[in-house]
Formats: sequence, C-alpha cells, structure tokens
Amino acid sequence: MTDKDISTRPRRRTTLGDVAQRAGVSAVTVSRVLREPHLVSETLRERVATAASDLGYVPNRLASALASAQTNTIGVVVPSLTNGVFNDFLSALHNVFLPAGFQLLVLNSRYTDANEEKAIATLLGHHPEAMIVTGVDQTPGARRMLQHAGVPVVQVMELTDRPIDINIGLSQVEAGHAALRFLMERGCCRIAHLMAPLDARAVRRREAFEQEMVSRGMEPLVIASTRPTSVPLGAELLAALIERHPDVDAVWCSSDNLALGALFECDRRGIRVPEDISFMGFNDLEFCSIAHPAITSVATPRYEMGERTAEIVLEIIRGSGKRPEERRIDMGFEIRERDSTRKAPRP
Amino acid sequence: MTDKDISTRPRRRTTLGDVAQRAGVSAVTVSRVLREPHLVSETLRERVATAASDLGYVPNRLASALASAQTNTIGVVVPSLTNGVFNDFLSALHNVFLPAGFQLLVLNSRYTDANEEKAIATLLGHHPEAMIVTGVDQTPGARRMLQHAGVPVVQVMELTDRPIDINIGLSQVEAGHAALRFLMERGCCRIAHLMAPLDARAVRRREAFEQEMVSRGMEPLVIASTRPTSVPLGAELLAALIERHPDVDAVWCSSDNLALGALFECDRRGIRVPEDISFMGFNDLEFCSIAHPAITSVATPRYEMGERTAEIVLEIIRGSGKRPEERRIDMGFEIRERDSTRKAPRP
DNA sequence: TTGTATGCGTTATCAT
DNA sequence: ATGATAACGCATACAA
Repeated sequence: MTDKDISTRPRRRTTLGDVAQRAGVSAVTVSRVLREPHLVSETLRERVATAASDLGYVPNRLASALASAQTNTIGVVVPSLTNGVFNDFLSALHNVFLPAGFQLLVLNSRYTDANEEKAIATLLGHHPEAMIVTGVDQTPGARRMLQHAGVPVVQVMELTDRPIDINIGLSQVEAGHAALRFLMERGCCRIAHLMAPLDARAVRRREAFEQEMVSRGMEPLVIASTRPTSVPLGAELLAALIERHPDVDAVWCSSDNLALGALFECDRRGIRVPEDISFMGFNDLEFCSIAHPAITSVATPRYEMGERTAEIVLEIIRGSGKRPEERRIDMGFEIRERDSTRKAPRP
Repeated sequence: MTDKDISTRPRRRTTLGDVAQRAGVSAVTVSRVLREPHLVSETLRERVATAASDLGYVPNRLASALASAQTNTIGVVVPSLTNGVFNDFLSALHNVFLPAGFQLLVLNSRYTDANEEKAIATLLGHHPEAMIVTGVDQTPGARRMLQHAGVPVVQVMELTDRPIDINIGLSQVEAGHAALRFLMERGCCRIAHLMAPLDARAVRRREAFEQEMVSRGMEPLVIASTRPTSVPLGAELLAALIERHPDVDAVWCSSDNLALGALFECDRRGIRVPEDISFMGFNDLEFCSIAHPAITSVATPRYEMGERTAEIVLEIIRGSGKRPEERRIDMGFEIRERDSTRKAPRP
C-alpha cells in the first residue's frame, strides 16, 4: 500500500515525438506506422512498434481529430439507459458503427429538454460525424445547433412532418389508436391507460388513447405519474386505478415495465389476468413473452431502427452527403397478442 | 422535402475567429467572454455573445482540450448497459460528476476482455482526467495502459489484493458464501445455482457456492449458460434444472433477472414459491420487492459505490493527486429477505 | 521509403 | 480591459 508506484508515474503523457526519438526516426514515420504500416519498411515498422509499446504510447485522439478534421465519432442522445427500449437501439448502433470504424458517444438526457440541449451542445463540441437524437421535440436552441452542425442529423423513435434532417421512427399516434382498437375488438369496454408522461412518446400515445375513447363516446381513464417508468411504478399506478375504478376490464400500459409491475399487483390482489382484467403493454421487451401470463404488447422495431439509422448515416457520410430519397422513414409496429388479452370465449 | 436547407449548410464549422470577426474583436476576447466573462467589459461581452449566438457557435472541445491540457472528462467502462446494476452505478457517477463540471465518457465492453481493452485504449485517447473500470480482471495490456495513464484509476464492483490504483467494491466471494448460508439456515438442503458466467463477478460467486457446498459434503448443482443474463434465460435455466433435478428445494440465481425469469417458469409449471422451491437473487434490483412473490436478494450498494467512487476521484483530482489512506474500500452487501424464501413453519 | 513544413482551433503567457 | 504570439499533438502536402 505504498505510494511509490504512483509518485513515479509520468507527469507528461508520451507523444509521437517521444516514440520517434526512442526509435530514432521522425514523428511522421511513427504516425505512418500507426495509420499506414504498409508504407513503412519492415525494419522501421518493428523498431517503432516496440518503442511505442515500451513507452505505453496511446495516440492522442484530440490532436489527431483536430489535425485531420475527422473524429470518427457518432453523437447519440437517448433519454434513458434504464429503459430497455434504448438498449436495443444502442446495441444495433454499436453493431453497425463499431465495425465501420466509428465510435459512439452516448449521452443521457434523463427525459428533460434542458439536459438534452446541453448534451447536444457537448456532443457537437466533440465534432461528431453525425448526430442521432431521440424524438422530435428538441428545443429551438437545440434545433438551431443541429442545423448548423454541418453533419447528418437523425431524429429517431417517432415521426414528424418537419424533420431537422432525417427522421426514422414510427407513428406513436397510430400505435396508440391500434392498441386501443385491439382491446375494443376483444370486447373490452372499460379501458384504463397507465403512463408516465416524462416520455414524450408516451404522451403522444396517451393523446391517441384519449382521442379514440372520446370519439367513441367513452370517458378516457388515465392514471399517470411524473416519475419515470419502472416496475414498482406500475404496481403503484394499478393500485391507484383499482381503488378509484374497480370496474375496469382492461388496462393498457404505456410501457412494458409498467405492465409488469401492474401484473404483479394484480397477482397480489387476487385479480385474475386476463379473466378479470386484460393487459397490454408497449414495446414488447423481452420479458413480455416469458412473463406469466405472457403480456400482449405493441412491438416496436427498436433494433431495426438502429440498424437502419446506422446504415443511412454511413451512406451519407461515405457518399459525400447524399441524403436518401425519403427523409422520413416509417418503421411501423406490430401487435403481438399473448395470454394477457386472451379471455376465455363466452359460453 | 426539398434539399435546399441542406445544401446551404455551412461546410466549415464556425470558429472562435469567425465570431471574433463578426464582433469586431480578437479571438482571445471571444475565448475570454466564454470562460471568464467577468474580465470583459459589458459592451464587448454582449456584442460577442450575440455574434456567437447568431453564428450558432459551438466551441471545439478538442482544440480546447488540446490547448489547455484539460478535458474535464471521466472515462468509464462497464460490461453492460442492459443490466440494471450498472445503470444505478452510472446514475450515481452522473449525479456527482456533472455538477462538478465533468463529463462522463461511457463505453460498453459487452463482457469481453478484448472489447474492454479496446475501450480503455479508446478512452485513454481522449485523455480523461480519471478512469473507472468494472472488475479487476483487466488484461495485462489494459493494466499497463492504465498504469501509464498518469490519472487516477478506480476498479469497481469487486475487490482485489492487487489494485491498479484505487479499488472500491464488495467481496463477491463473501456474498456468495453468505447467500448460501442464508438458504441453509432456512432449512434448504438441495440447492441449485443458476448463472451466466459471462460476468466475472458471477463466476466468483459460483466458486464460493461450489466451495461452500463441497465443504459441507454436498454436491454443487450449477446450471449455466454462456449467454448474458436476461429474464428469458432465467426461465430456460430453470426448465433445464427441473428436468434434470426435479428434487431441488432452493434456487439461488446469480442475478435478479434470472430469478425473475425462473419465477415465471415456476408459475407456468405450477411449482409454488417458496412452498416447493425457495428463491434467491442477487443485487436487489428494484423489481425484487415488487414481484409476487417478492424476491429475496443480496443487496449490493451500487449507487453508493458510484457516489463513493466519484467523490474519491474528485478529491484526488482537486487535491493534487493525494490518494485516500485506504486504496481498497469494501462497501459490503446485505441480504434482504422477502417472501420467496419464507416457507411456512413446519407443523 | 522517409523527412520537412505548415496548420487544425483553442488556451496560456506576456504585452499593451 | 484587450490583443499578439506561441504552444498543444498530430496529420497533410510536398520534398527529398
């Protein structure tokens, strides 16, 4: 536990020049060995390599990027890392961008506009080759920055008529209508919606829910919390619902986490699913199919959205800025019916 | 949907010089307005501010970092973003570092050493002010790089006798022994362990499990999968377990996700918890207390570990490199008993 | 195949 | 209070 090994640490990081000196060559040669080894003679290549290794040389990306005007970096802003939705999306981005030689810089806005704007500013400061942001509700300031960034900008997860640049997502409103119609078709008539309005997409779905209910002459029943979505929150919201409206026959949750928590709470209270209440979630996270009862959910193509986003970005970057024909790409959604909405046929 | 707004985009990003020109001042003044506004006259301050805003100026962090030798960046490597464990930890880091003016650069190693080494190299290229890495099993190459980095390095989540620099975590082995003893004390004697050995911490816990079982003259029963932990995997592992060993009376899962999936599978198969099988997880993720039955788990202080890590790093950075007295900090763990291990008293 | 000169956008230092 | 100048570490263009 002595401090010796620490006090002897180098104060100055080793640079190209240091390696060059040790190898007895010029700095450019070292740079070449790292970037274009085939252009350097075998002898020097090895000498430089060992020198670099001896000194534990790590290239300074900042200097490199500054000099080359190439950061090989993609900026990404998501509102949450806890929510499984964004993990799948990020996973896809990783899988396409890393092999292509790009690095992901991911910042978390925690569902607040101010944080998002700050995150965008921070990322732009790193001069990414492209920006990928979640949703379409950026602040005017953020929009301005993105428009001036001079790099491809992709808004993902939902759709808008007025994209900053490229827009890849799905219609949250259509998904909301579809979910509600699905429950109606299965004979549910007293339907409640549980949600957490921190998520802008969830708000769009709620609006679709309310609109659809009203248009059918029914009273929209929404239980919301300003906390972010989570399993415990689902249990809480269901408890609140049942106390106020014990007569509901279906619950649509704005996220699968809420649905899972609500399901637990039903179990705890002896409410049978789907016999007493039908249940439906959103996003189709992996646990939906494995829960008991399995949860009906609206599957969103998160992974595919990520792949598509990455491919389009790469095409633009490599193809000298050529945008795709369509600036607005609808990836759609799909309802996966499972036991939580399969009531036994009426006798 | 025209391309006009795109084709008119600036090809060159606006720089300090551009802003200076527009404001009719020198570049240095602009720089000062941004960093030390109090040293600049009111008039110029405003003129520069509007010029910067008009041009949508975003400072180039790379150039800034290069010139000042200060990146205000903390490098972090975690093996997974899907696993709730790391979210809580990252959350804590965010909460302490962001207000302190630092930015987090988080890379995901996806549970593989090669990725981790690459991630560490990448992060070091950004010249972070400190490095935080998960676990204590870095490759020799990674260790070397970290030792030469000249910045504080914190290894988190588990403990080692041979830390690179600072080590903050808990004894996974002790936690493993404790979990097993806990089940034994409650009368379980045919205990199985479900795990995903991709996680090095999980492997340590398994070793503790096996050792404890053998030392009691019992046969260690382990069902593992090389896939990363997930809810569906828990269901699969339980199915495999029951088919081979229908007589188990307790299951300890190496992660709460596995426990949740296993619990669903029990439900599906009509196995009662805890009457037929007692269940125990690890980490005490938020859904444990809300599940039905609620899941007994080993609570790990993830958030506190993050806070402690950040505080120590800040102290070192600000206190001219002074390390804390103890380079190895044990944050402990705690078993939270819930219904999944509360068998009814024998009559 | 290797080296020299120049510049990337910013900050630090020193003048004014 | 403001400006001129020299770094920072590397990559590009060009020369040898």
